[in-house]
Amino acid sequence: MKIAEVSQKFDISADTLRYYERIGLLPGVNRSEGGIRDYTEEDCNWVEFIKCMRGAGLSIESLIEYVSLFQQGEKTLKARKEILIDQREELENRIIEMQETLERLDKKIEYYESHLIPAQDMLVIAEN
Amino acid sequence: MKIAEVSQKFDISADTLRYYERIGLLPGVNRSEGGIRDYTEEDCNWVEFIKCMRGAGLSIESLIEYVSLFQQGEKTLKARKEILIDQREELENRIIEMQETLERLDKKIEYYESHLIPAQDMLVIAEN
DNA sequence: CCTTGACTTGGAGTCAACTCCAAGTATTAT
DNA sequence: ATAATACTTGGAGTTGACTCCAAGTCAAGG
Repeated sequence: MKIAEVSQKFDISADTLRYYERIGLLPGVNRSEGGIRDYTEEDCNWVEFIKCMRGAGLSIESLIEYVSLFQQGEKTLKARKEILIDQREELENRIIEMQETLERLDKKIEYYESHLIPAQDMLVIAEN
Repeated sequence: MKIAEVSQKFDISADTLRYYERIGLLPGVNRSEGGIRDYTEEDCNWVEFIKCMRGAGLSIESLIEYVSLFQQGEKTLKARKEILIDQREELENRIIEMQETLERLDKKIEYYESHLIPAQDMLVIAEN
C-alpha cells in the first residue's frame, strides 16, 4: 500500500506519516526499488493504533517508547506492559476530570435554560 | 489579591495569567495606582473557571469568545449558551472516544497479563 | 533614603506536533 | 519517449499555548 492510500484510509496526512516514520514512531516501512514506501498490513495496523492512541491524548514520546520496545522483542514484554498500564492510568484520570467538567458545563447550560438570569446573577454563571 | 497569590492559589504561572489577560481571556483586571494587578473575587472565579475548562481541552479561542460575549451583557445570553452547548457536545465526543481507547488499552493489558504471548502473536497485541 | 524583592512591559524564545516547500526521482498514461 | 502525476528528501515554517527575558518601576523593611 502506498502512502497516499494509507493517508486516505486512516485520514492522516502523508506528511504526518512520513513525520512519524522519521521520529521512530513508525519504523521499518518497506520501500520499492525506487525508494517509494510500501506499507504492509502490519504497518497499517500500527498506523491505526497510533492514530487511536494519539486521539486519546497519549504522547508521541510514550508511543515511540512502546514501539521501540516492541521491536526489541519478547524480552521487553514487561516494560511494554508497564507503559500500557501507566498510560491507561493517565488516560483514566483525564477522562474523570473531563467528566467532571462536562457535568459543570451541563449545570451552566441549565442556568441558561431557565430564562431567569438577571444581570447581577451573571457572576453565578461564571462561578458554577 | 496580587498575581503571585492567584498564581499559587490556582497553580497557574503568573506568566500564564498575564498571557491570558493580554489575549483577552481574562480582561479588566484592576490595577493599583502603581499599575500592579489586583485580582477581585470575580477575577479569581474566572481564573478557576478557565483553568477547569482548559484542563478539559476547550480551546482558548472559544473561551475568549465566551468571556467576550459575557462582557457585552445580557443581550449575548443566547450566543453564550450556544457556545456552551457546542463545547459540551465536543467535550462529550472526546470523552466517548477516550473511553473506547481506555477499553482497548484494558484489552491489551489483559493480553499481557495472560503470560501466553509468543512472538508470533505480537501482531495481535498491536492490532487489538 | 536605600536596598531588596516583587511587579511591570513588550517582545523574543520554546515546545510539541505537525505542515509546507523546493528540488529532484519514480511511475503511469498516452 | 515524453508529459503529467506521485513520490522522495532535508530542512524550514506554522500553530497553539505558553514561558522566559531585559530593562525598568514599585513597595516594604531597616
